[in-house]
Amino acid sequence: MRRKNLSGAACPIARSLDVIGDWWSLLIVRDALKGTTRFGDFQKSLGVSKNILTRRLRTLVEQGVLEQLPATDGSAYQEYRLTEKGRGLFKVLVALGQWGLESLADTAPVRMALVDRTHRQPVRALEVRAADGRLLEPGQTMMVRAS
Amino acid sequence: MRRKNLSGAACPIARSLDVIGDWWSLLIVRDALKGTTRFGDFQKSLGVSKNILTRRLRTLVEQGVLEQLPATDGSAYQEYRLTEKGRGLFKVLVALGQWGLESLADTAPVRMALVDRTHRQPVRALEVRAADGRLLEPGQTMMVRAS
DNA sequence: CCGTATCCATTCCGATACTG
DNA sequence: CAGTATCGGAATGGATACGG
Repeated sequence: MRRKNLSGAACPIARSLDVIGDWWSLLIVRDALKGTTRFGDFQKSLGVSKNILTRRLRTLVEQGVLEQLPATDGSAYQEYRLTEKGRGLFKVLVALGQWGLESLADTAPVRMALVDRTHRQPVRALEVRAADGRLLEPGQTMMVRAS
Repeated sequence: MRRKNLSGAACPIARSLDVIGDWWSLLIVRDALKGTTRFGDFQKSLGVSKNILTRRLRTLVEQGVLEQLPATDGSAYQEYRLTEKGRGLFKVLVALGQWGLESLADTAPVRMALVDRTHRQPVRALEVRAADGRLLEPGQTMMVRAS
């Protein structure tokens, strides 16, 4: 049987994972946020084979995360740009990056961190806050039916 | 050939995805944050088959996201509890949940949202801020070598 | 340079049956 | 209830060759 289709799941986390829970998708979005738009640039950056990249790009376009536009440089090719929906994944990637930086043993020779472009200072750690501004720990939250 | 092992990648996002980029892992962590600790409860909640659940739990334990403890209820079985490292994924899940709620068409009959437990008010949208407090858009950030 | 098509290996998942 | 063992099918990824 196929992997469960959870696009209709009540939990928004499950729905999100149904769209970008695949391994490559978020890395493509990461590069797109960095400004990458061209097929070959994605390929070089990710080191993924071309057919896989084609497939991933197509599904991301179908899901409305990316949009395909004629290249602005006059070439006959396409550009892949994030939609507003796709740019919404920025926070997800920041969260993933901060977790990786703080919680994962660094076997990497080089570590990268996200900084503010103008001052080159690290971005603040994300915070989960209540409507009244209190910092929330996991145990202080719960999922309920919305609307 | 195997999927690339990116545990040594420079980018912390890639390293994170190498650990929890799989589809089930974050759903297990989601339930664990909700307080689920028992094998059978995970299984009922996720609707995943038992052998898969066994495998996922084991790798999450190996990676230090969960820890296995003797059950406190006197039964002969195990409990699975989040480590500090695992609890760090809370923000990732909040980000995913907020994205799903705001950006994904809701075909679900029931929508769930994360609320503050005491006031039952929705949690604030996450914000990416610079060290000086400015709100940052994706284009105002960049990845650089950390230390 | 930008993709697509084909083929193959691997991984992953689900169903089922089984043990303690 | 809490797992393990085995099997088959599906999805995924990589290599390569090919066409626009």
